[in-house]
Amino acid sequence: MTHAERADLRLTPVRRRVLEILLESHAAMGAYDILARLKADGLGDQPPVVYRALSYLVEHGLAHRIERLNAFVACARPEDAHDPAFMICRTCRSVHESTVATPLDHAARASGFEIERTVIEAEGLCPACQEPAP
Amino acid sequence: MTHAERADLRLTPVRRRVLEILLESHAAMGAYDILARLKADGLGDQPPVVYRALSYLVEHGLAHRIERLNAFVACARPEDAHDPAFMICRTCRSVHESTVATPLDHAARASGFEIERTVIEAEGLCPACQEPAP
DNA sequence: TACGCAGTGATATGTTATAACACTTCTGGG
DNA sequence: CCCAGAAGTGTTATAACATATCACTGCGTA
Repeated sequence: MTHAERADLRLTPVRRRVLEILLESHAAMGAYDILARLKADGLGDQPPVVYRALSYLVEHGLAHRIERLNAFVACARPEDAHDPAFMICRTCRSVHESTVATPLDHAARASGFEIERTVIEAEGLCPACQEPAP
Repeated sequence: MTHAERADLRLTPVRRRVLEILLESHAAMGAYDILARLKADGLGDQPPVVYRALSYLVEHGLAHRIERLNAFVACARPEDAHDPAFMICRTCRSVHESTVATPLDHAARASGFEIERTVIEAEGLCPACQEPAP
């Protein structure tokens, strides 16, 4: 069963539209960029509207927050729970999602730290942006 | 040679004081928290003062930025260049610095992405904060 | 002296995020 | 049907984080 099919998933108009906007963009979008789109659709024009929708989508695995950019992307594989890792192009803000074993397990066990979540974000240049600048 | 001994390291009063403040805190501090301390010392009271100092310290490996918290910590091992990884306590904001091989090399090579920097930040509970809440 | 550079001071503004409260809508139980 | 509680939304205000820009200073050096 995919996340989107779960009976307890309440995809209200605002949440659905935010998810669509993210899916259309193929890159990380800031909350206020999304809000501008939402406003154009008459679906809300104040920050809490978009932040609430984004929180919901992130909690339910349909979107991810990119800490490095203070921005959001649609999840590339909503069908399974996973610990995502990202490669972020610093030029075009495109985001490639990948999966990786959490690399801090050993250090955490050694120190008694209890890990709940791990953020892994690589920054660099995507293939398209490696062209020599004119 | 440690970073602090490098001849080209210009540790001006503002920069030195910011570093001291970070070293005293043992936890991540927001730029405006640091700025408040700086102001109390008569060393500057506008945001650019502290952001400039922090940029310098981060560039020169004496401090790190914690993306997850939009905050900063002193580097635990300024003696060598390294790709840091962090374990961040969500309760007390304490930060434990560790080192880890960048886990996305394989995926990056496979896709042609050129990684310049990798952020690894685990969030959870430090040993002290795992006590049962009263 | 004149110049350039790094650092600093100061003002203003841009960007991201949340607190707080009122109101509505949905849902299940009597 | 009616109610109560939970979930969602609308709205205002503000907190928190970050940068652009320009002026000025001190210092080393050509």
